[in-house]
Amino acid sequence: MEKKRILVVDDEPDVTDLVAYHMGAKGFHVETVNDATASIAKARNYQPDLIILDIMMPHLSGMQICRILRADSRLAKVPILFLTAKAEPHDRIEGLKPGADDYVGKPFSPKELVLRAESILRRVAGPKESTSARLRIGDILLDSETHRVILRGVALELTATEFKLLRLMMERQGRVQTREHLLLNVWNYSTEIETRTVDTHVRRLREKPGPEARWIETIRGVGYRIADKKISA
Amino acid sequence: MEKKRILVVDDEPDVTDLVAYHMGAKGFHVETVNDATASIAKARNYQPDLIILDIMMPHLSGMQICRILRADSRLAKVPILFLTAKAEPHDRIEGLKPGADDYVGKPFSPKELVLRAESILRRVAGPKESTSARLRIGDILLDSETHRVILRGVALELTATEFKLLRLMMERQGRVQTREHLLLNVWNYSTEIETRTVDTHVRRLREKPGPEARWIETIRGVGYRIADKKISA
DNA sequence: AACCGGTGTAACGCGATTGTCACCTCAACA
DNA sequence: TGTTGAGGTGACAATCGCGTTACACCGGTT
Repeated sequence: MEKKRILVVDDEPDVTDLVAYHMGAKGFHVETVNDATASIAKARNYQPDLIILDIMMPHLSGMQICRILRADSRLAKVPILFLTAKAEPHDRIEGLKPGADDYVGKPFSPKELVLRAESILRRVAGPKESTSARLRIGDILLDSETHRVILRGVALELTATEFKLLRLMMERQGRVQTREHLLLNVWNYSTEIETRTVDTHVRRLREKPGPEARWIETIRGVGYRIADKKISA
Repeated sequence: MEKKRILVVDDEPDVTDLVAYHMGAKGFHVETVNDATASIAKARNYQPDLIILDIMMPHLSGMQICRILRADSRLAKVPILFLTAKAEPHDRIEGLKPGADDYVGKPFSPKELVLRAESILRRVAGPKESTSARLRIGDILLDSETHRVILRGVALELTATEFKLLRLMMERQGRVQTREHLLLNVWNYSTEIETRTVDTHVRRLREKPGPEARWIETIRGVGYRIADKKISA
């Protein structure tokens, strides 16, 4: 895979440097614009694979830039990763969905940012994983389209988070999922989420089918795994 | 599925390019005419699956082209997607209804245009799920031609929006519909429409049959779904 | 003008969901 | 068999999502 190009649009030199430093270290080619108004032109001839955009800039709203980018035929498909203030009202973040592919709330850890960026690039680049709508392991059946889960013929009522958690584990059938990995994919790797939260949700999942149904195994010191009866070593 | 053909009729090179770029990237085969008068001939031997037509052209009205196309036996059934100015008088937009399958108001986002075009092609091309104007789920009966809905033998009086909403959900029987998806297909993906509007309309739908008829299910944190009693593995 | 049906939006409130903590259990190991 | 730390469990407050109500607007009709 050739080197990925990332364009950072942010007027805070700190953030800009931080991104450049970390992503650069990870093998990305990073360019930076701290003048918001110049960002469009820059983007146009740089043709980045990803744009990291701060929506909290003093003069020109990142939101506006986003719209302009989206309206530009040559840039419309470039994924955008937003940097937002944590205090941002929830609905505003929702509101930027049409343009944004993901967002990271400030303050963020470099690690988080890098992970998210990589995740986006992976997703956009290769839709190789045909995550079929239907998954099945043993007597567990999960249908993403209807959002239904059936275990031993009994329908389970799962919340949104529980559903995502279970689906992730089923997609990686048999393999052990570390808490970190679960946090990264189910939650948006909000750095503020404790890893123990995963435990709680696993517990809630476990008790759904009623007692004495040990379908999610604990791998002590590592993580969790969906029990696959067929593999008995 | 073989490659879909799209014909763009517009005298503005900008728009033309934009469409070509995006749709082309999406795997469509796009041809373009910027001379309105030549469009009919072009259309006739190109035999496109979809025509995107600007009704705001200086010399020849897109409306006239539309009528001519409709009158041509070999093109009459080709769906037409109009590009209209946002400021367009309301009655004019209404006036083109008979010929148009959909329209997008300028300025539009590329994303919007592509989505609408795909939506049309999907609707026209893939009548895999009973194109028939009649849909039935459980004891709900919907007839697109007569524009009637009957639930448990009782006729429901639905407004236009309610009808479209219900039909979309019935077409996607069982599958969960996110608010975004509903907005996209029922409303004209006017980005200005709030997602909560969907809630309100779902509510209005719900109360039509009278109390205690939970036929539309809520999937918390995801969207809505028409109850389909059968749980099949 | 007054009215009215249809539609989109804002505000409020309640219950479900969720993240976190404190405490408990138990497996692993010496 | 005692120690230790990872993981289970129950409880709690904050938050979110959604139902619900009320209201403003817009076109069409009277």
